[in-house]
Amino acid sequence: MGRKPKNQSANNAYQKHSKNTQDKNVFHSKVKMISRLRGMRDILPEEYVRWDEVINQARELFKYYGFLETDIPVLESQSLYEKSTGKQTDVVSKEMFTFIDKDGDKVALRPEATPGVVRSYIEHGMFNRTFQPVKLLWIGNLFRREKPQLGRNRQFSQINVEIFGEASAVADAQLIMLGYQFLKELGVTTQVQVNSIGDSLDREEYVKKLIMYFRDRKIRAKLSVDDKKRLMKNPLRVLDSKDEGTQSALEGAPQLIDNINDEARNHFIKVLEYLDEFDIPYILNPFLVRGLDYYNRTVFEFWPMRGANSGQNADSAESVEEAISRQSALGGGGRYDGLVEFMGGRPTPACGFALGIDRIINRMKEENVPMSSAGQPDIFVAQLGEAAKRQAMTFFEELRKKGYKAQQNFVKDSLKAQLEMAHKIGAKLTLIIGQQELVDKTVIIRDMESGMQEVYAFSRVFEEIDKRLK
RNA sequence: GUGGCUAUAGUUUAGCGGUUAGAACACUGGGUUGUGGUCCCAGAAAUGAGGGUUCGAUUCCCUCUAGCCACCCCA
Repeated sequence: MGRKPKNQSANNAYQKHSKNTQDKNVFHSKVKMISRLRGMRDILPEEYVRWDEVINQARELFKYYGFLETDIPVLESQSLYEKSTGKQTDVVSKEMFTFIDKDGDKVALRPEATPGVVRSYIEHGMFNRTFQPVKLLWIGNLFRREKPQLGRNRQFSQINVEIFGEASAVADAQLIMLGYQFLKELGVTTQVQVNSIGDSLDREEYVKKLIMYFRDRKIRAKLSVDDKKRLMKNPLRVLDSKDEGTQSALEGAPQLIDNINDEARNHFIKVLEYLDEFDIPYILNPFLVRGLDYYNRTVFEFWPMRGANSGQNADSAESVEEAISRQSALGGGGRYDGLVEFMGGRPTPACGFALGIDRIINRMKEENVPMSSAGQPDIFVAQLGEAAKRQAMTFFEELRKKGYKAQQNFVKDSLKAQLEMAHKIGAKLTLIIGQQELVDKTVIIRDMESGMQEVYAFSRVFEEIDKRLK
């Protein structure tokens, strides 16, 4: 009785304090709150439902195709990434979280998974495993110290899929097919872009040709300032520049795909044949090169689909869409035949790709993909009174063991509150056990939609539930 | 890392040199007994932080922080 006014006055007292504090995040407190670091995100329970869905789907699909799940350390030697990903790449040179450990070791938070997986492959002699090729699945988070944006956090999650020890084009094609299929099954339609960047000698030759091409003053003049620099530093990256001038300058440029060796070309043709066979829609993008050092031959990316008619004339609405989707590739990968040997292992052909979980989920939200209701409980167990509560708890456990999806709130004693919760979680039935039911050895079954309820003998309850949930 | 835009309850937001800073959704309590949704009533809850300018700042200016957008790069 006297409780309410007491609370109020207490609240008022707190209120005065909180007026004096500058911290909006703290509820009635003077304590200064520590908030999350820049670019770091919390995943709240409602959203975690989607994460669960994506991750479960990945496990189901890739394991079915023979991929084995592994995990690797968050922290590795800095030199692992410098050597594999490439010291010159932005990922390694600008975006790594690095520090010197107490022993003086230079260590880094993983900005990428492939180097660690390759290291693990070599270190544990996986080329000797019974089942070859070795197909690995990895799901985890990575760290890149970038300026945050939507779909670009400093801690983010990926699904990585790698195949070691298979040189044939089936492997490349199967990966592309799996990535495409995975996204499609999640309700995200994507466009696959593919290209072949040949082998390293091809690229050396090609770069020379490209530089020759840009010797022409008129053509060179069209390049943006950035791209002129890029031409010196990392010429291949000029190819996928977004600058309009650069793109027009590239119109007559020699294409990488025309300058790769016959073996690489045949390999690529086979990849495309398989894709046709699998019925995977893809487009050839001769300018797709990717930014990590270790790729050779096949490279590919998964882009969210923008509008159905992509090849048609672009009006302004479309170009806005394009700009948005350009910013967020959902995944990408390719072949990296030289990496294992380069990292100190046996010569091992390999290929793989990564999918950005955060970006996939953003896309699912944008496309309004409905949340799965797989975990939704259909029974709520309500109780009234101490003795009935105990009975209800036992009963609830029995439901779990029998495989029903039930929910409860034994902490709330009012039936009103319990029914409210039953309604909110979308239960189809509420089972009510009170003092009277306890004595009679019965249970009330309430149909939440109609509001009708009937009493059943305890012995017949499960039978009745089965009937109603069917 | 460079450039731009933004910042009001948990969320979406209204407002503006002087207001009790308004609402919606969500939340809590109530509309007498052991019964949810709809409805009605009530309650709690906000100007990101720090400095200026001003009699007075949530409003104007600066700095910081964070988010978003573009670039860079990438998932």
